Amino acid sequence: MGNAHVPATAKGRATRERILQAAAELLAEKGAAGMSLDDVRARTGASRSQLYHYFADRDDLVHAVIDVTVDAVLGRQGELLDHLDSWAGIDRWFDFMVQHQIERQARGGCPIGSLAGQLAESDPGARAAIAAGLERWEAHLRDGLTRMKTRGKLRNDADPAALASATMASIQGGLLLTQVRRDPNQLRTALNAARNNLRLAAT
Amino acid sequence: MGNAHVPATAKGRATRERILQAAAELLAEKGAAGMSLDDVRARTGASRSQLYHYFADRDDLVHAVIDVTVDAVLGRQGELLDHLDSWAGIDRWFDFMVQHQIERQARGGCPIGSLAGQLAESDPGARAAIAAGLERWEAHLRDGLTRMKTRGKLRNDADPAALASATMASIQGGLLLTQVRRDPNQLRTALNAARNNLRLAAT
DNA sequence: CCCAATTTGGACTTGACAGTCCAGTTGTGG
DNA sequence: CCACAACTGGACTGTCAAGTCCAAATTGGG
Repeated sequence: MGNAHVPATAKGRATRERILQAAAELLAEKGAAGMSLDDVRARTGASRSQLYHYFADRDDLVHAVIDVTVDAVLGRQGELLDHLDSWAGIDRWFDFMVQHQIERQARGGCPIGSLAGQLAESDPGARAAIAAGLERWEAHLRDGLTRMKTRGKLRNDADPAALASATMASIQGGLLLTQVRRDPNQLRTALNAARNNLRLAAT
Repeated sequence: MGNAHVPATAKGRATRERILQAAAELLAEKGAAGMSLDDVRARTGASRSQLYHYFADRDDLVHAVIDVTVDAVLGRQGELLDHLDSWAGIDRWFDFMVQHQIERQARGGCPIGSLAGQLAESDPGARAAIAAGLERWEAHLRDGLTRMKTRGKLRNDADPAALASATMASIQGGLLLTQVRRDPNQLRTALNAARNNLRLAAT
């Protein structure tokens, strides 16, 4: 099993990007186990050699796709993540996620979270990558809450880290219920509860 | 593809049970995609014919296993589920789940919830079975909260259905974070927040 | 006890998929 | 413009898993 190569030419970079992009879509559509390398080949027109030139093996590709997926999620939420230091900013963030689920007709759940159940027990590397991705996400909220505490908007005994974790749990759980029940209100309800809990720490 | 047969003799019933039991273990250990029928055969000593005699195909077996898994979860939580009509009862339930994760070293997550991300998009029948299972679980809490409201322990404007849903979201999200981060405190934190939210509806 | 239904063993077919390999093509720095 | 590295096409192998099929064994009701 040859090692993965970093593309050296513009053409190579483009190929690698195309593969990653298609693999990310397929992973979201068909799940980790459902995505085959032949699927990726079909969607990109790439040959086997290309896949194995840029990625050591299937697992290597999956790990790379996880990172790309995290980037995509954080990118999509964009500026919203920089303003999680006010109640209004947090509400906008919550509303955005609910709206997103409505548009997607409650399909797919969280691109990161739903990989967790699929890979956490079978692929340690993937588990680590997912954990790292969730951490990057949660950090935005934790930092925002910390700033609020500094500005006296949160009580002195508030624990931004715990508040952020509990909120992430509500997000992930709400998305899971939304996905299983095909009902975006599940996320709305979960986020309302998360909001209530955050508010308890308000001054 | 021959249809599934209901066992007619004691021996047949025993075989079907053995298969279901082993398949349930394997599903929890290796995930939905990771479990092969050969794995089930190896663990039970059953032959191919036996599998296909009692189950129409792989999907049929998986659906049956989901039901069995839900029964196992509800069974394990046993009486606790009958006393979700007091703060103390709810706390005991929460504590039990956290303790269970500690004992399992934060591995495996929720046997039901982690199947959601694996099957919700690829197997509609499984999605329905999982939704039904979660509903059975949530119903215990919703019923308990409803009794509390009747007894005046919850405010008149409290919505037991929404409270139960939000709590389930915290449970599932807390378990997901616990699994990914290999840290049972994630569930503890999520459940503390869920408790705070429930308490807001107290009289 | 006997016969029909139930249950079981296991060979076989088919297809999918990961990964290897090498020859051929394309790009690029000197 | 050439030599070498980067890149690509695609045939090939090995493995594993799902599902089919039929004959043999077992069981239980009459």
